[in-house]
Amino acid sequence: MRSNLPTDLEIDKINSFTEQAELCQSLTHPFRLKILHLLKNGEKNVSDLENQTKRSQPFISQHLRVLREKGAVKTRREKNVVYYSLANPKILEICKIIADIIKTKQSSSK
Amino acid sequence: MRSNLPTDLEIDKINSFTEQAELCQSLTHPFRLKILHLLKNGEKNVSDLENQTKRSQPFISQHLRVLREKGAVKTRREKNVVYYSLANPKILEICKIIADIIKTKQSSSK
DNA sequence: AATTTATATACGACAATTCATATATTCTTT
DNA sequence: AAAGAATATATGAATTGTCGTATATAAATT
Repeated sequence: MRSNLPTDLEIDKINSFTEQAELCQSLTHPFRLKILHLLKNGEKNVSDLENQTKRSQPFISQHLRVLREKGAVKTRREKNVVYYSLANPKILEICKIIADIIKTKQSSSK
Repeated sequence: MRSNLPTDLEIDKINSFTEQAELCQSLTHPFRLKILHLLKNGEKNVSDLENQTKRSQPFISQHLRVLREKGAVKTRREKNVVYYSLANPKILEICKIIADIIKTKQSSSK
């Protein structure tokens, strides 16, 4: 009979490293971090982001898609305007800690 | 004369989104998250990780390299053994929040 | 119905990542 | 000095990510 102890593979599944890694993927592009930064104070539509970042509309939409697919942002449609907002306030905490790590690294090596 | 207000590009530099994105890159692979998980309770050398994960030595070394290059872990050499440990305790906080986000997502969609 | 506005997707070239296999380096022991 | 142990790097094939350009969709307005 099979042991009750979970296998290594099952442990990995419980820890869901794969899903965690996917969420992290959304944070691996400077522009996507910038979008999250801009969403700190509430939802924005694509035109808002276009005005504030001066990047092309497809460029923005493509990165928004990654953020949504990986679960970092969510959307709300009103008429023909799509509003993007953070999917989870904890995303902000992550951004804060990451910024903090980089900041202290720089000030200590300065 | 030039304005004192920082340009958008300078704001991005101040926010160092590029460096933040690079740090995040280290967290985008399940196996690297697993390594960080294994380093929670203190430093480990490559053979330790080999025993605990059953993956090939080059596979492990390659991922350790990414973690080190992106600044997530640091190394200490003693004789011909290299010990890896978390570069910053805040890395653990990030892992914890990410795991938490995934966990609550799953339990709420259940 | 035609046009405009807001957003999304398709495509393709290019760059970057992953991972196995093979080999190199570095230190220790014999 | 030779062999062994621990770790790192090189190479290359396959996969994935990036981003500009062009096009599609969907709702609103004329």
